[in-house]
Amino acid sequence: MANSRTLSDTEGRTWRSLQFMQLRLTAELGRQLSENSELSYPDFIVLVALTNADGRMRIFELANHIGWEKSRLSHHIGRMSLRRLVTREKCDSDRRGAFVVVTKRGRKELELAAPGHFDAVRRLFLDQLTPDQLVAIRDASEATLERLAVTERS
Amino acid sequence: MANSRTLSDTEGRTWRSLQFMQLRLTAELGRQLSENSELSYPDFIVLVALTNADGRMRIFELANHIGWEKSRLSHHIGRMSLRRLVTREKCDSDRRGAFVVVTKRGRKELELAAPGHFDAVRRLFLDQLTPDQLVAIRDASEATLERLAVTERS
DNA sequence: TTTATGTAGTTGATGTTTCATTGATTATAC
DNA sequence: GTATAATCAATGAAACATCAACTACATAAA
Repeated sequence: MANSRTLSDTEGRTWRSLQFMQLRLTAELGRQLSENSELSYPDFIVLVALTNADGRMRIFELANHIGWEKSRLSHHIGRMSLRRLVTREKCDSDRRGAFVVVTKRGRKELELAAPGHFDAVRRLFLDQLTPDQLVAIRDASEATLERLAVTERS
Repeated sequence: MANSRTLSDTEGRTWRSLQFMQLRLTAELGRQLSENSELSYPDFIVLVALTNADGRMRIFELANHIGWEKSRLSHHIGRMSLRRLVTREKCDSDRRGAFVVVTKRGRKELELAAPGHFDAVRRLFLDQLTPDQLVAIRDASEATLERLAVTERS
């Protein structure tokens, strides 16, 4: 076994359904957000992270927290700034650095968008699953993240 | 409970780690493909689906199979055609339609890329997980897909 | 201190994905 | 049989993401 040309039936089915689910679910959540708010899914991710940190964060910390490359975040902050959802601020203690800060408008849009989004996450995902499945998914995700971290360090 | 402003701790941790894992894993698999072959991850997905179907498929069927919007696929096929990985062909039985067909070059690139990719999927993901976790993930994904399908029909 | 190395963040170019619209054809309803 | 609706696919514009290069500052070593 372990034919490296393909995956086995079981492996393949699991892998494929996870990928497919992720693709569809993310698409649906993005669509749901766009229909019911001014925020895209990426906007939403940024704003949630920021408001969970008192509304301001160093850019590199935010990037690490949400798993984005710094360039992607920088560009996205640029676009969000134009729409007055966030602003940039200088950092005194490290003059290379900068903060992103949620604006009043950013908070408001997030508050309008959040209930619908989290309801959709429950309705489409969480509510479908047994407690065992939830635990399995969490453990599996964390194990994979640990594996990825090891890979990156070497 | 069921506060719709946010997710509970357990819910949130599960949801967040799954999202984060997916982001990182996909990024790493994409990087791995780009380093070791001429194919991007999306290229790879298209070519796998095509070669599993005798090398040719109607465009809308391919889109459904891999879960892409047809517009995305159309653009992607355009770019892949320029690189001679696939070609388009007319469809006689339905004159609105078209086929995508893998070229010889497309098959060759896929054969070169596949072993490294599937090895990485095993090494980074499948091999980390217990059989129970694999089953749970598969069942959960399929349940969510079913839920999504219901949502779309209504 | 000078020099080297690393880190934070931005930028521009390029590549990709989404969204809304359109043309062409096929399927359904009247 | 014609009008109506639905489907297949392509397109252009805009939003988004990636990559390589670069500035500016910080840290460590010589």
